[in-house]
Amino acid sequence: MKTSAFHLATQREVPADAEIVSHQLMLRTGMIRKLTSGIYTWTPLGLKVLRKVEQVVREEMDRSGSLEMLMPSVQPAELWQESGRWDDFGPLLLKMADRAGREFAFGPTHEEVITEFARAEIRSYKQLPICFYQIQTKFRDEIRPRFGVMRAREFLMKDGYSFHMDEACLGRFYQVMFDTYTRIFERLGLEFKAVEADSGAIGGAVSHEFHVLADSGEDQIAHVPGSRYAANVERAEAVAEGEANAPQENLQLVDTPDARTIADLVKQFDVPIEKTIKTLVVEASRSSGQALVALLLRGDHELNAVKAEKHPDVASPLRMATEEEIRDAIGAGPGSLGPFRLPIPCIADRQVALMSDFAAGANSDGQHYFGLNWGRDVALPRTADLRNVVAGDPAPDGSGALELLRGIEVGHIFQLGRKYSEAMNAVVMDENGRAVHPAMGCYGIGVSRIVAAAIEQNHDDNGIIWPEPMAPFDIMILPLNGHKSHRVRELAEKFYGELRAAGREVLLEDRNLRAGVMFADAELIGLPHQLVIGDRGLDKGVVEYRRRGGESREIAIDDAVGILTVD
RNA sequence: CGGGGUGUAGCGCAGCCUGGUAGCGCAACUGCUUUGGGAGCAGUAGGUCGCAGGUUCAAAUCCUGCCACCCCGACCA
Repeated sequence: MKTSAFHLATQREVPADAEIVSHQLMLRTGMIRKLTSGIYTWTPLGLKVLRKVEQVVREEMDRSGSLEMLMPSVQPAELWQESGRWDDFGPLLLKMADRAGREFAFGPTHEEVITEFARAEIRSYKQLPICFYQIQTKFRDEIRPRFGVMRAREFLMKDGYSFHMDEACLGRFYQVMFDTYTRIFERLGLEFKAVEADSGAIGGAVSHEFHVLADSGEDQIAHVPGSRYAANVERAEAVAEGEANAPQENLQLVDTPDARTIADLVKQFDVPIEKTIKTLVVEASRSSGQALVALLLRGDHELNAVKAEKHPDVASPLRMATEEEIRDAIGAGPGSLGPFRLPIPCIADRQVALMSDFAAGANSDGQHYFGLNWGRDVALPRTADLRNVVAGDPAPDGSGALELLRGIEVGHIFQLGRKYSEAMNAVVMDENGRAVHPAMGCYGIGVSRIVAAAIEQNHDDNGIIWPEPMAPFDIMILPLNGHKSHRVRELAEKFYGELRAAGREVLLEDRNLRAGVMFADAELIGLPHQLVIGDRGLDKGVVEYRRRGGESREIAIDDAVGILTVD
């Protein structure tokens, strides 16, 4: 491809509403253009990248024995009413009506459609196991789309669904998918990590997420370097460390008029933060028979909402009590709460149970207790895992100390079980002629998100540094002053022809740009290999080879094509 | 949906407070010069100032309503 004939629409200035670097670079390179909030056009340049990702995904899914198909993006409401998700999915569903007033949704995922398909097509255990997948445009009416295609409303996703007679078979295929995903991200040249995950709203027991590692990632991952343990922080079990010590200090009530937060307390009273307890009041579950419940955490720890709302006595979704509710129930404001003489039930984090001689609010405004101890002063409440793990915590499997990484979720695999096959009554006949509900797995990859994540992981101040398997072209030829110098132009054309004949995808810069503009554009677009041809080099019989983000050296003219066609 | 913010040329912005001629940089187009790291000079073109209503002799500017977009929070590939 020649740049003069390609729609290369690079921009020098950073668009004002692009917050993260991948979004900025995708706009500046002209890979995408926003049509409206969360909805983007992929330009020829962007689409080339998207297709490369898609193709790797397709090849590896095919290799796994999964069968590609294409389901409709518009789905009838009845199907969603049948699974119960017409309402459950709520505002995330983009709903519409046809001329007859019949309701439809633009598919945010395809469990209903595939289950409907399977119940019609799959009748016998002899047809199982089987896995169907598609690469399809989805629409989720996200409350707040952001970061370009990273969290768009319309996006491209690979979704796969497998059907099995029993859990053992599902478990085996799940492992095949795990390995397939690993191959996909390896082939794409991305640094990634597979982690244990919370299965969230989709349901099911076993679940793993695949994250592209990047400092700007929205998810936190806990892992032990060199061990197999890795989990999303949402899920990573926090193990209490150390043992309970006997009381050393006497209980004392202290006036703390200016200490409304743990930070104030630490600063004003010179108490180590590890010796403080914070008390968070949240709405209690209906089944607990209470209105509110207090959660106790060590001062430097953070509440994990996913864990908290799984507790039977905590309302789900989690809701923090208002100041008014707290005052009504306890008689003190949120800055002065603690377990001592607390009039509402409480649950302590596991680590809290091991604390001694600690400080906490006195349930009276402007007062705290110091030197509190379990047993002696307050009965130890029920304990639970309520907090986020922090770096240095022991891993739950005993493999070592946790480190935290940031990641972008690009893949998620689930063992769904029979949730959908039962809800929608998909059955197959087993060997004994009995109708059974098949077990299902579901496997997603955010294809368009991968493009943004790859940029997030691979860029510098000058632009994108494409991993070779995702690059829109392999090689960029940069003829300097080509419109004046015949020999530069001719050599550029010669390389262009020969490299293309050798199967490389080549972009020839033939727009007669100044050197600076040409280099700046080439680096912005970020193709892995650049070949710079100039009169200065030709006098010496050389051209310049540059690896984007790496080396730069002069090579003999006759060696150039050979060097660039070695894999 | 709650909180905050912004809508002026393709992109980035000024002008608004204190009403009166719509402006700057980049990009685009033409010509000449320049040409190994985002050139110079000269010229050209491009605007329902988000939309609707109101106040006024006069509205980008003041008032009211609406819409869109962005940021922070709860959700997700």
